[in-house]
Amino acid sequence: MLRERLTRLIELAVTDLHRSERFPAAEVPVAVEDPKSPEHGDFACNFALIAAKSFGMNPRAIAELLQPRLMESGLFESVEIAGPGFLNMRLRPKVVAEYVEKVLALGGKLAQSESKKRVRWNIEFVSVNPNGPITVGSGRGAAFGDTLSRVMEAAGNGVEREYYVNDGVNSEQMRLFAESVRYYYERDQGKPDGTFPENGYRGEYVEGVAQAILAKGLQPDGEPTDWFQRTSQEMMIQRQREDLATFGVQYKTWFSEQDLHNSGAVASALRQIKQAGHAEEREGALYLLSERLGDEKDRVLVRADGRPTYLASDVAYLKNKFERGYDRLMLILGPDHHGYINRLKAATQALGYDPARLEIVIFQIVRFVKDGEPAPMRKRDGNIYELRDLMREIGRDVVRFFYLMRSHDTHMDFDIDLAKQQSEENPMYYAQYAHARLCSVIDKAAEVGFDVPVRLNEAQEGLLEHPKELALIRKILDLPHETARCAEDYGVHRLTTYAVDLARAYHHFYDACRVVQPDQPELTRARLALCKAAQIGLQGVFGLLGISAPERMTRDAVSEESGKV
RNA sequence: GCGCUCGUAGCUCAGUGGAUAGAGCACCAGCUUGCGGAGCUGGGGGUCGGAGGUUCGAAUCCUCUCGAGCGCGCCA
Repeated sequence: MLRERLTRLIELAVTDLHRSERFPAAEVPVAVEDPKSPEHGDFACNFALIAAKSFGMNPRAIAELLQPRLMESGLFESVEIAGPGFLNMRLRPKVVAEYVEKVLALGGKLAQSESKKRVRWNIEFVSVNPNGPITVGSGRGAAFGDTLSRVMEAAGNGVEREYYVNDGVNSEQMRLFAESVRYYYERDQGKPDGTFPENGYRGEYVEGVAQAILAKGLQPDGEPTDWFQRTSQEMMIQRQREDLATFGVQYKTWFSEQDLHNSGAVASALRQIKQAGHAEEREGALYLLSERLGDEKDRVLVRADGRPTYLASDVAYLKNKFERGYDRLMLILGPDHHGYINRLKAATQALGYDPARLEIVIFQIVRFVKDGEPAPMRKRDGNIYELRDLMREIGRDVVRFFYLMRSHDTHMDFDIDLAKQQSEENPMYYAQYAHARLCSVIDKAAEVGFDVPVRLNEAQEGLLEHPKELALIRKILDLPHETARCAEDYGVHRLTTYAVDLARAYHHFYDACRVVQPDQPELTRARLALCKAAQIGLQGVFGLLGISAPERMTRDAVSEESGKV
């Protein structure tokens, strides 16, 4: 908004100077940034420094030509040339205050940004095997994938979230899982003579599946292992859906791997890449010739015994997704999957698609710390640390916020004690408190007869001139810019920083500027409008993060709304 | 051995080639006859792992090196 307006203004001035030949013809991008210190004004531009080389000019000379052009616009109180050639811009308060009304008019659309072109994305994330629950490890991918999806939508793209269900009947792991459930089932039925499968699955949830089968009175029919595999898998998927829904993640599609086999899609995809000369038989097995497409080596697609590998379904799945008409596919994978990037890119190419249309994002490992010690993901009793346990302990909002505080690219420590015991001091509450506080101010105003105005007249806008008021407005206006940046580089963790910064700007404003003052009705109205604008900003960023915007906060209990399970 | 990621304050981490490298937590000292004190103000704290290089300018880019995590299967 404001930032983009200033960028365009400077670009115009530059073009103008090109045309009058006072600048040489050279393309240099214009960027408007936040100055380090408030003494440097509201916005700064380093164009003169960047352009100095390609213009063959002294940076200060460039700045001196731009400075009067900018002043002509009437937007600035001052434009100063500082240091080696920075342009430090201080806006007239009224120029900033006028944006309050624009924010009110935008409402929930504030977070949206104008994208250059609309891209239809398919974003796949979490997709854990249906032989276990959603763990706290996958939780990071869930929070990241969901918020990135929301950001992509806000940036004007079409987004469909997808979950790949690895339910292939040939999966050895799934059979092992089925055998484990079967063991517990038979044990609970009073047949203790069964043997637990080697390397089988243990843990409460496995026994839970067996108990559920028993409790529902379900009877195995046909080949027992097949039956147990089907039945227990359905139960696990159901449980995964529930947990993800509680976490605030809704998928458009749950895609079954087995469907790819049943429908002949796997066979057809393999035929296609064989015909294209990207696969060949070797020692009885079928290989994808991925090495010459950038992978470290060739990969087996069909084993010598005729069973297709996991990669075979992946190839068919990629083909299926592309044929569904998406412009781009995104795959969000855990840190143990970085070896897949090249082979999946190679597979994409073998299918005849541009590998640039496949975006693979790897998030790094998250370590859980409890009592100052790393908490193992699998406890000594064999139980898995589940996302639902973590939500139960500290609430959905805190879980999401903490996952998202760190860049997906960096290894992170998740301090459970801190998130739980010191929750009053944690940054998410700081941000949510700003919203609750603001709601209470608006309520207080209503009690003495002030409604939040929908529009502001010029006189009211003129009253918004306190530095804390102006700083708050500028911070609110940054939201669409933040969204656009996140959609560009996937750095959605910056949204948590932004939420805290916006909350801080509000707390500072609140501290310096009393809102409800019946003896100054116009000022009260102007500030109420600003409160409303701040609310729009906070709700906007909370919406992207997938956390609630509580109107009230109580110390003792975490509210239902904030996701305490 | 090869590949991917990371290394910034006591801890956890931000940081878009740019001005004096920031925040939260922890620690210390203050602020309430006012809209929620889950707030505000101030303070101490740094060899940006190390060494070279590119640049007017490097935490940021390049090379090397040290350290940590993860991955390298006819498993999924």
